[in-house]
Amino acid sequence: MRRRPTVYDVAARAGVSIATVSFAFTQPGRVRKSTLDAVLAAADDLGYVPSANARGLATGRTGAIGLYSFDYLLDSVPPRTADTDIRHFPLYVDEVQRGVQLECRQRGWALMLGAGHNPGHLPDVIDVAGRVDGLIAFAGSAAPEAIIQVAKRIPVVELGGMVRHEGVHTVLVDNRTGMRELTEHLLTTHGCRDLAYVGGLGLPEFDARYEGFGQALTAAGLPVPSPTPSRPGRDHTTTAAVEALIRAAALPDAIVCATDQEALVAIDTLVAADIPVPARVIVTGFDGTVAGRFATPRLTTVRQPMEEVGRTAVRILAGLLDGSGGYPNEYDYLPSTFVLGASCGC
Amino acid sequence: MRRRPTVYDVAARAGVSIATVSFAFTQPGRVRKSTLDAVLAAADDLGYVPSANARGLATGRTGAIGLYSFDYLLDSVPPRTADTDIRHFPLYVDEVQRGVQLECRQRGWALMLGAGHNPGHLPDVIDVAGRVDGLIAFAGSAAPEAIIQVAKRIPVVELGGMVRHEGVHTVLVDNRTGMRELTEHLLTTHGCRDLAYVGGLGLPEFDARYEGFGQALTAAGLPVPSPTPSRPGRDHTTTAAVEALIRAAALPDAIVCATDQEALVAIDTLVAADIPVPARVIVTGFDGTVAGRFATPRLTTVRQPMEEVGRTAVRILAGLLDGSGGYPNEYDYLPSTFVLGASCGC
DNA sequence: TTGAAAGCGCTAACAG
DNA sequence: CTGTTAGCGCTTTCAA
Repeated sequence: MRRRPTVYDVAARAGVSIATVSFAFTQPGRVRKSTLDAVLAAADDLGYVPSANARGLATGRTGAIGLYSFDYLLDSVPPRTADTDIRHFPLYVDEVQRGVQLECRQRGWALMLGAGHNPGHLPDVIDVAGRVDGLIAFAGSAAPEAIIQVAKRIPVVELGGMVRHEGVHTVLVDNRTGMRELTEHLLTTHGCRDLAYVGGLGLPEFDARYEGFGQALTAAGLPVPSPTPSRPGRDHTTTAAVEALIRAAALPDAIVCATDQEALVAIDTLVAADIPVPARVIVTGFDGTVAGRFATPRLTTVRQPMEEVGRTAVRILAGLLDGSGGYPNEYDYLPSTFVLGASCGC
Repeated sequence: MRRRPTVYDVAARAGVSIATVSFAFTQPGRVRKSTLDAVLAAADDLGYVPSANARGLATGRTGAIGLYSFDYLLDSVPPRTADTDIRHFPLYVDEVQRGVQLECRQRGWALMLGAGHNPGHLPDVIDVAGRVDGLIAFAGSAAPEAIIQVAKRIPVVELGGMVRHEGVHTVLVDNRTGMRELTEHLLTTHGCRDLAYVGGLGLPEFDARYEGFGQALTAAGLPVPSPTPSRPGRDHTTTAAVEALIRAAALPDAIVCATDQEALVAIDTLVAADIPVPARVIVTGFDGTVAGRFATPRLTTVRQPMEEVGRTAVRILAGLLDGSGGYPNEYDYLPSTFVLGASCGC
């Protein structure tokens, strides 16, 4: 691996100027056929690979967009032995990423992936932001200040975010309605009266889920329990939350979880304590991940259009970058769907 | 989104030179505390985001590595309606990519994803190669010449490749042994005598599978049928292959497929023709994907250590880039494992 | 401890 | 159709 050849080397070898070499690659039609061939041959001989850095510097464009997400996976890497463990499945983040990937491929864009190596540590997002034309970030993966700073330079789409700032677009999913419908189902069809909520607050999407839960209860004239804190991907927090409920005076009729991930852990925890689901306690999730669809019992949940979320984000960026002004709105709002499974007893 | 601030802007605002700004970010210890604070404050005010391009140009390093793969997914995106369709699962490529991602995150590297938008079209690989310090490429995703060209400039790891060239390292999985064991199982335990092989040749890993298949048959004194061509991800080719077998004089005892993806399609096709699997015809796969584990019947297959393949590739690159010479060998060879399922009748 | 200045490799006017 | 040339934003000696 000797020093990389540059335009200068290619130019020298082909007996032309560097401008011609550049033209040969960027506007082949502008160069005489024979010259073009000579340049391409020289490039080939030398193993010339144009430096995207240099090109990016000169043009002010990189041709790539970035996706910044968090490290949910790290804690939930499935045990090697449990071959059929449900947690082998793609999670929320993975499915959104897939949508982003597919849409990028269709557009011939490269995708730069970054993740909170040091969660909340500013330089990380900034770092990937420095290499792309536009950035997609999961809410909560980066500090809001960082997002705002980045947005001063390139268009940013936040997924499920709370940052309202010039240059920051948002893709939202209507979590509230879905969760309210799910809760109403438990109330109406299953006659539940004593519901528990397991999950965290703080992110707008999580807050909306809890709100939907609360709205249904309030409408039914029931008190709204405060949530038992838990975090998806941090399985021990969920286990602890459920164990706390088990130890409490009375087991609730139903445990409404903020995510499918947490619901699956909740079910495991209950079953491990010899409490049958849904016979004794109903458990529900949120997201509609593949894992939930194949779980036993099949999860009653609310499905987010994950792939579509990812695709939408890329489309927004595309509109912004093309300058076609395709996305005048500050945010897109996608619907979610209540999905009946078996974990509610249906 | 006004013009992005640069070192010059920050320097001007902080009343220092651009060199000092640069030092403040790269070697904070070298700058007087008061100066440092002034620079950082100025950067913050301005919303300064360093240009990775410029930095890369100056240092000759990008801090990112690339992964180049193909578009297997595009043709096999599952229908929206079939919520529990097995093909929602991550495929071989996805699982390898996951390993790459995890290892990159642990090392704090950004990952640049590219895929054959125009399969085999040179500029694509070259393009992502131009933006990274090292490249991982799936065999078959890019033309060998392109791989070799890239390898003149940056270290390249090919996954399952056939390119033997300076600078191109390879991660291989022993496909032959696994497939031979699987075939022997069909011969010995199930007494199969008339086996068909569905799958393509041309890539070394595919060739090795067919070889293993052939070795087992030859050892048993049986003739080796030529493969019925099919390509994973191109479902119609697989369907056509199986339909051809159905129309043939005698249905084979077993259909050995080159991949899980193809095995799943084969099973669908057979079942659609009222031919029960494995009762009438045995079907086996290769890869050990999640989809195969959850299929009905559960696939008998050979498991490749997919995540490990991805991780290994990153580690090789790491060794090469650190110059720690951690990987003197030209390739790594990982084992595969025969996995008993139910699709063989066991 | 800080500044001046020379590139890094490429693009894109502007001439010719 | 092709060459000259001036940057793009940052790093990094070398001096001061």
